[in-house]
Amino acid sequence: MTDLPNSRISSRKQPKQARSTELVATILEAAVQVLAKEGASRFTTARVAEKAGVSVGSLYQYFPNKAAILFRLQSDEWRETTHLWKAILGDTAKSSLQRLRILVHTFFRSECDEATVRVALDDAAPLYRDAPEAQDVRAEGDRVIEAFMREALPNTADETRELAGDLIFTTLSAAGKSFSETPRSVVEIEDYADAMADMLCAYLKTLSEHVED
Amino acid sequence: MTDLPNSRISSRKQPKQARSTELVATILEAAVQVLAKEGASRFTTARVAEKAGVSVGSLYQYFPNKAAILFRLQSDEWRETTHLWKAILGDTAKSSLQRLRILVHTFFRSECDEATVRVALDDAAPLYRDAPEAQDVRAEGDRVIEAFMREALPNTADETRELAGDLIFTTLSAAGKSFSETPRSVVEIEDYADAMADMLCAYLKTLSEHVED
Amino acid sequence: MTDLPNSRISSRKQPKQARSTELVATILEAAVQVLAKEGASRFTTARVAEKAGVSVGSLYQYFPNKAAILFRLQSDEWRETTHLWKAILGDTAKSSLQRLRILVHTFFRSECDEATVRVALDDAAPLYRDAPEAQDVRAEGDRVIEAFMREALPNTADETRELAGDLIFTTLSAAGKSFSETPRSVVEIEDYADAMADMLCAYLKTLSEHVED
Amino acid sequence: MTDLPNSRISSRKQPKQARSTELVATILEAAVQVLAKEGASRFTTARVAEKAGVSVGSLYQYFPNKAAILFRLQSDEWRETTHLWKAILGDTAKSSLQRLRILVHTFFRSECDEATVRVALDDAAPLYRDAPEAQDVRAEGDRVIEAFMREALPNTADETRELAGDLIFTTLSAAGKSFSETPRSVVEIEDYADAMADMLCAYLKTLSEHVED
DNA sequence: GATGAATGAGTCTTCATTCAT
DNA sequence: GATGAATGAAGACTCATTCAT
Repeated sequence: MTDLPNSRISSRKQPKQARSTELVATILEAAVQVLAKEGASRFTTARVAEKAGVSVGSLYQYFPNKAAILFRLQSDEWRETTHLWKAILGDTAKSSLQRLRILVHTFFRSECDEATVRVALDDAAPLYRDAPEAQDVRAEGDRVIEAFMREALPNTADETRELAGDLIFTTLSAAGKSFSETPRSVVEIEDYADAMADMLCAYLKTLSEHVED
Repeated sequence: MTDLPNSRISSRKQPKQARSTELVATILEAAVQVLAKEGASRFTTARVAEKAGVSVGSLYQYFPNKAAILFRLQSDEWRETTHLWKAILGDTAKSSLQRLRILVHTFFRSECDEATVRVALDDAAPLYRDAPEAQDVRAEGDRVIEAFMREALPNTADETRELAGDLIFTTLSAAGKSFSETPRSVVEIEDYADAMADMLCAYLKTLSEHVED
Repeated sequence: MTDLPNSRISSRKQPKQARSTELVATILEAAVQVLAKEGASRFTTARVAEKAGVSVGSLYQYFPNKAAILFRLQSDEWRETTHLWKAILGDTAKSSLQRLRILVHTFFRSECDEATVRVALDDAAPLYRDAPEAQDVRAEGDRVIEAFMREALPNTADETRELAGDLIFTTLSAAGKSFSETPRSVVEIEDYADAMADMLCAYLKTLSEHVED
Repeated sequence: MTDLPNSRISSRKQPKQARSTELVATILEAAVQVLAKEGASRFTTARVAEKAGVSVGSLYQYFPNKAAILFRLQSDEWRETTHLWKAILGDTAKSSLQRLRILVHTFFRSECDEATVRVALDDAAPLYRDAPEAQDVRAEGDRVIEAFMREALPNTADETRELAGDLIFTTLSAAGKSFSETPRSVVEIEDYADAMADMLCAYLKTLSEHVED
């Protein structure tokens, strides 16, 4: 819960060489393990370094500070999520509602996967949350959402559509996070995801109908 | 982010005497101020004691450890929220949907009020989250929700209704928390709350219609 | 040579109780010993605390940071020096030149006393030099000097007198510091002080004569 | 403020090849920049190497350790100063007092030039001060001073003359260093140098008169 | 009951130097 | 000769909690 000194949070050096990339990966894997095993409060650079089989000094050669490791973990996850969302929401072979339903299910499943790490990472959020680099990652996600919404609600006013998109996906994220904080069985996940999909789809339908009036 | 040694987390004693109750209140107020002004990471017993004009020793007379203070803050807030929800959701003079809409608005407004403290308290969640006493507070909330749902969806299967209630209010809580993390203007709050109410109501309507089939 | 984070540098609490004053004294004595024995580069809070027979925590209860200890050492010395200068320069029973000569001797002797600590303290100057509190201590010294100069050169223009005072005493300080960096025998000290006094007195005489013109 | 392990401090090799000399120059220039920009406490081999566009390894090819770089910087400056003093004090076309006055002015001006670097270099003095090679550089300076003093005070006893020379030039150096620690305007510099020259000349005159007795 | 001084393990981060490539 | 990754000891500072007064 200790605040870190202000400074950049992104990687210290571009790992051009294979060795570097490898080491960064090793450190990140170790970080995940420490986070999962020890929790956010015991996530220390020393522990990560040890788990990675590296000296602290080396760790600091690749990350400017502890927050950077966490931020990297988080933004990697964001990127993956964005990628997934893009794939699912962009699948024009299916209807908007179908895609949304699939997304909800996939998202809830993935949130409950490795829930331990995710919760720990979330606990550590105060440490990396304020990184300015965060915006870049979010921007891409916003674009994906906007594209989907534009397709789903072609006749809706921009402003309304934007708000709706924000609402749906923020809700999905927030609820997913909250839901996965408790250990869940597969059935629970499916049921909950179904209900969530019902709700989001019902809302989307409402919007598309309204416009036609 | 330091974990506290395992131990009870609720108040050490029942403050029977006026003096005690007063002191506890003073400490809690100080705690809120420290949380708001310094943030979770700088929330220390020493700072709270100083702000409260009390010695650390006294503080430990009324709270077994730091987590207990935070937990108390949180559960007080939960209690208030529950009370509010109960009042709004139990107002049988209005339709279910009307009540839900009012609740959403009221909730979003209150979440954005004192957002600073709430965010800080949330950041500190790892410290008090695991308190077993937490369940008691939640139980009352669950009852309020169940009562409302039972009234709103009288013909729906128990299981479905329960899941829906969980979904709606968890979503509301999670989205409210997430939404209030960013500073918001009054208009933004109203617009977002409106959209959220639209969504929840649409879902509720879906459920009540489906049952008739 | 590590820079310290910005912050106050003066004592953390007013030692009102005897115990506190005592502890502060103990810490300062320990600090002097560490400085003398280990030098500026090995002057660490841990070492000071150990030498003082106190925990680091206690040390930080009385001094906000390492710099504060050093600053305190330095300003205590400044105060002593000022006191000494005031006594000598204010002794109106003697002529100005006599007083200046005595001062030079006394000052050089005292500078060579505990030269080790002084040099070490000087090496550590970058750590405490920028403390704003430093000015207060210097101000008193300036007043002592001005009073003396006013008496020694009553007919000299203010500006000239001030510059001369600055020159004489800055020179004395700087030369004394420089001289005492090398170990010196008593005879060396006396000879050098004599020469220095000759020089300063010659200059003072020049000034007083010039004015008569 | 970290002490370096005992070892030689002068350059590791005589750079016979052009490439070497060039590299050494590059490193020294980089060192000056780092010193000026970052200060003594942030003067690290890594930073110097980076600024010089050289690898740390290469840096250690030309300098045995960090202290050696600083020492080299300092001794280069000493050499320059000595050269300057020799030129000025050896200018037999002018009277001793004239030469001394010119020297004082020139010296103060140069001290205030690049004061930042000088102060930083001085802060780092503990790191290189004890280098035995320091004496060689000083010896030449002593010879220059002695020659001047012998000419200025031909009839003074050796011992007295030597002491006087030591006094005058040590004073000049020490006062110059002290004076330049504070930023100064051109006028301030000239006024102070004038006063200093007055003082030193007055002293010199005293000595030459005394001898005639 | 109240006080607040004392504790000391625990955290992040830096940096001179080496040495395998 | 050049490189720059790796090392790990060291240092400043914090803070929950206790306990003698």
